[in-house]
Formats: sequence, structure tokens, C-alpha cells
Amino acid sequence: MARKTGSHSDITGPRVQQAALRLFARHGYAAVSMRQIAAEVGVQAGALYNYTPDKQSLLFDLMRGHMEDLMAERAARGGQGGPLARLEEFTRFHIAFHLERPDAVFVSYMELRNLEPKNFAVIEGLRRGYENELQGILEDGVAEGVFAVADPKVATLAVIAMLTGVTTWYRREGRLSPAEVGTLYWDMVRKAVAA
Amino acid sequence: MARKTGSHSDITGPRVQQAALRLFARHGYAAVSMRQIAAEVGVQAGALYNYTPDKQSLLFDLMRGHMEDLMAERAARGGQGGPLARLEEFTRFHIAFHLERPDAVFVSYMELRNLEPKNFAVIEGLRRGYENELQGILEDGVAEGVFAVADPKVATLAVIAMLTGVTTWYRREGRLSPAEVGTLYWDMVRKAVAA
DNA sequence: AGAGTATCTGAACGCGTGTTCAGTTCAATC
DNA sequence: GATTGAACTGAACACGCGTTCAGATACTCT
Repeated sequence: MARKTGSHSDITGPRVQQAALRLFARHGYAAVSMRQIAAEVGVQAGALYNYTPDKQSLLFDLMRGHMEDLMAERAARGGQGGPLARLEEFTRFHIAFHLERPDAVFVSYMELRNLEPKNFAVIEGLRRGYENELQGILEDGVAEGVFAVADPKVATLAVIAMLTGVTTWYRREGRLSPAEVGTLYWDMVRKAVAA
Repeated sequence: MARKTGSHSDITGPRVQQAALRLFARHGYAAVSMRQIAAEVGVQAGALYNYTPDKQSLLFDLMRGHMEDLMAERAARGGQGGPLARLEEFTRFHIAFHLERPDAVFVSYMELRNLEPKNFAVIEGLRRGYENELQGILEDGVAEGVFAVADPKVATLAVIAMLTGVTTWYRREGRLSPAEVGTLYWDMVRKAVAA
């Protein structure tokens, strides 16, 4: 019988995750202490252990959650249309998705080396799946003659690096909207792989 | 009167830097202790302080050295020829330079947030200078009508992100030589900004 | 041989770490 | 109104941190 009112766990739990994400993104996993996270939430350090078995799980759960969101949203949009249309959709989606969650993106790309090997393998597997979708689009395009890329694997990694790089400079208060950024990048991606 | 033989400082000093670079690249600045660095060199932790005033300076000196190397090598190769030739030279140089120093690159891009504000400003200034060279090439190309980029600033950051991303997947033992990688990327860069 | 000094050791300093846990608080239930 | 149990505190644990420094070591120079 879970209590409905007066129970804080369904409030504190997410707040722990939020605080951890924020702090990990700003200072890095290794540089953030459990006491800092607790202070941000407004509890003592010991209370965090009602919501995570340990610090490593806090990091892993954040990264797995981010990657699963990514894959789920990707699966929701079907790969419809020809390679060019699919590539445009992928490009704009990637930009929009990443600009919406700068902290999660930052943590997921920077803290891979702080994952225990087993956890690392899980995240790496999810990422590989995401990359494979782009690679499939490029390969289809090459087969149909609409794309010309000498090495689809390298092109995949190059395009993803370029797109993800947007998170390092984009600022909400800046002169460009996410959609405008998407258009700028789509223009470059399209030309880069064009036949 | 510096002693020539028997003096270890000119051996230990560089070894400290090497060890710090290796460990920072693999585990991150915050996760590496002075005792770990000392163990890698084969001395006690206290001995490190003959070669650096503190841990922060160790990081800063590594990053500054890397950026200064980058700028020096860039200055050595003049910006000769038209925008297309200069862009090709820049692209191939960037790939080759970065593939030669994976550890320094990794540290310089990942540990910016662990720099004290003053040190951060120095490194950021150097990087800005490097980016400006690429931006200048793109702007010249646009002026001459050989490039078509809607936003030179964004294009600069996009190209650099794409090129630097090569360090995340390239392995010396892999199927591609640095020169081959350079050619693959140049093909994509050239098309991405072409008029 | 003796003096001088660059180099390093080993112990210590105060402090922060992740984690555990007995005990307190307090709203929901009976 | 008594009981229950989830949520949390506050103190403690063993340990590692960056840094300092008096003293040992090992070498060069006179």
C-alpha cells in the first residue's frame, strides 16, 4: 500500500536525478560529491541512498535513461521516404533532441570513461544502435546513387560528431532558434554526402 | 651552474608531464591523484612538487603547451593559395595533428571545465584564434564565390567538430592510415561548403 | 676528502570522500 | 489515539586527497 499524500519519495527521487544531472554536467562526475548533490536537493547525504544504491548507479541510470529516450523517440518516427528525406529527418531530429537536453548530452558524451566496464558496454551498445540507423540511411543512399560517400562508417561518425558539436556552442539566448540551426546543419550535411 | 650528469630533473620533469597527460586522458583530471602520477613516474608524491607548484598547473601547462604547439605549427604553414587550397591544407593538417596527439587532444577538449577561470580564459583565447583562421578561410571563399555557407561562424564550428571527432574513433591499428582519413574528411568538408 | 646542492623520501597535516546505520520525525491508517 | 512505516537526520567508519617539510641521499665541484 503506497501512500498517496505525505510521501515524498516520488518528489525527492526525481529531484535527486535532476540535481545529479545538473552537477555532473557542470563539474564532472568525479568532481561532484554525494554531499553536494544532497545539498542541492535539500537533504543529508545519507538520504540519497533511498533512491540509488550508489553513486555509480546514479550516473549509469542518467546515461541509460538518456540513451533510451533517444532510441524511443527515434523508433517513434518511422524511417519513411527515400534516403534524402530520411537523412533530413534524422539531422533535424538529432539537432532538436540534443538542444533540448544539453546536460544529459554533455554527461553522456563526457562521462563514458567513468562508467564501470559492464555499464559502459550497455551504453555503448545503445549508441551503436543509433549510429547504425544513420549508417543504414547513408548506405541506402549510396545504393540508390543519391549519396556519394567513400566510407559510410566514417561518414556516419563524421556527421554525428558535427551534429552533436552543436551543443558545445549553442545558447538559448543566442541569435538562432533550434530550427534555424537545424536548417544550417542540414544544408551542410546534405551537401557533404551528396552524389 | 646546472649539473649535466646525475641530475634527474631534466628526465623526471618531462616524465611527470607524460604521466599526467596519460592519466588525465584515461581517467580524467578529477579522478587522478598526485600519488597515481607519482607512482607512474616512480617517485613519491612529494617529489612532484619540484616540477609543478600544484595539480592545477600540471593540467594548465599541458593544455597550454598543446594549444601553443597547435598555433605554432599553424603559423609555420603560411596561408597560401586560394580559399579552396587553404581549406584543404587546414583540413589535412587538423586531422594529422590531432591523430598524432590523441591524449593531449582528449585532455584539451574534456578538461576545460576543470581549469580555474583565469587559466580557462587563456586556453579559450588560443582556441578562438585557431577557429578564427578557419573562419577567415571560409569568409574569403564566400567573398570569392567558391564557397556557399549561410553562416560562416556556425560552419566553422561544425567543421571543427567534425574533424576533431576523428580522435574518438581512430585507432592506430585500424584499417585506415591518417592520410587516408584526411582524404575522406577532406572530401566531405569540400562538398559541405562548396558553392 | 670535504663542501655544497639538487633530488627525493616518508611522515604528517587537515580535510573531504562514499557509504552505513541506529534513531528521530511525522503523516496515514486502523 | 495508538500503531505503523516511509523518509530522513546526524554521527560515524575507514580511507584517500593535495600539499608541506625536515631530513636522508647521491651526485658535482673544489
